[in-house]
Amino acid sequence: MSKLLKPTESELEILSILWEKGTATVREVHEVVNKTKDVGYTTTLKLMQIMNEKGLVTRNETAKTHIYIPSLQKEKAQEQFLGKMIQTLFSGSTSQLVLQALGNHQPSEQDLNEIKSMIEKLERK
Amino acid sequence: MSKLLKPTESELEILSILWEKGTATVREVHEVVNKTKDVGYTTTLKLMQIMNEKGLVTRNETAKTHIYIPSLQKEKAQEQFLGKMIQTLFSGSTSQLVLQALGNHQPSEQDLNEIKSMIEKLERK
DNA sequence: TAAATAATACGATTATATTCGTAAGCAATC
DNA sequence: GATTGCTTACGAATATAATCGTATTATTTA
Repeated sequence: MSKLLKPTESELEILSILWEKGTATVREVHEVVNKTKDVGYTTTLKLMQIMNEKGLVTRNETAKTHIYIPSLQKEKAQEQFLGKMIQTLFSGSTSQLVLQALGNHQPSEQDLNEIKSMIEKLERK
Repeated sequence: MSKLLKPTESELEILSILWEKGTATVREVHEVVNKTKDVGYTTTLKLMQIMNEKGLVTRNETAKTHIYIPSLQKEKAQEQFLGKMIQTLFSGSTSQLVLQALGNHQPSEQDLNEIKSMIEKLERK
């Protein structure tokens, strides 16, 4: 069985870029990272190499410039962190988290409709 | 202006115990921590001392056995981590987070009702 | 009141994460 | 084919977090 992969903060940032782009080179990732953090190219490179060793990403090495592919699914990571967060910050209560999220980050009308239909779906079970 | 206090993982665990209990001694916190983690008493002590220095907790030192009080509000921490999570894991979309949470962690009938009335309240705005 | 028990303080060690410098390879171009 | 630029590899330094051992002080109790 494969061990639980828990990305660090920096790794998560890189993953989110890869999820967004699908695949990317180190340079492409670095360009995005560098917009918010002032950090050297080799730092991003090293991180992505480590992520490769850990199995968080894979890469296509046929060309000189490697192409990175996220291997941890976004949904898996969401589930993992969400679960942890509900546990430690919301006393295990999903509804508390939802209420807090809705209260602090006002969603659009359309978002609310989506959520409503989700609730209806759950109620039908 | 006071710096942003970002508790580490261990600190968050201790905070959640303090939030639950209101106030507690190192021994009391340690007893709970020790149920899930096999760690020495002085480790918990040291962590709580550091948290005191950082301002995450305060303590009443009048008696020999200090009494710790959380000073970071639970709601502040929730807000902080929730915001970060929505950003990096849900592409900034609150509704996605809510949908995911509802999907994976089936809430009770009563929870759903609370959420529904929250939505209604938001819609009235 | 002496011994045992329990608490704090604090330095030091270990573990983990992040950062960067430098070397070496490859490819385009001058 | 030498120079330049971009790439990877990799060791090492730095930063941060977590753990524990030991000394000291206070409190309880035998």
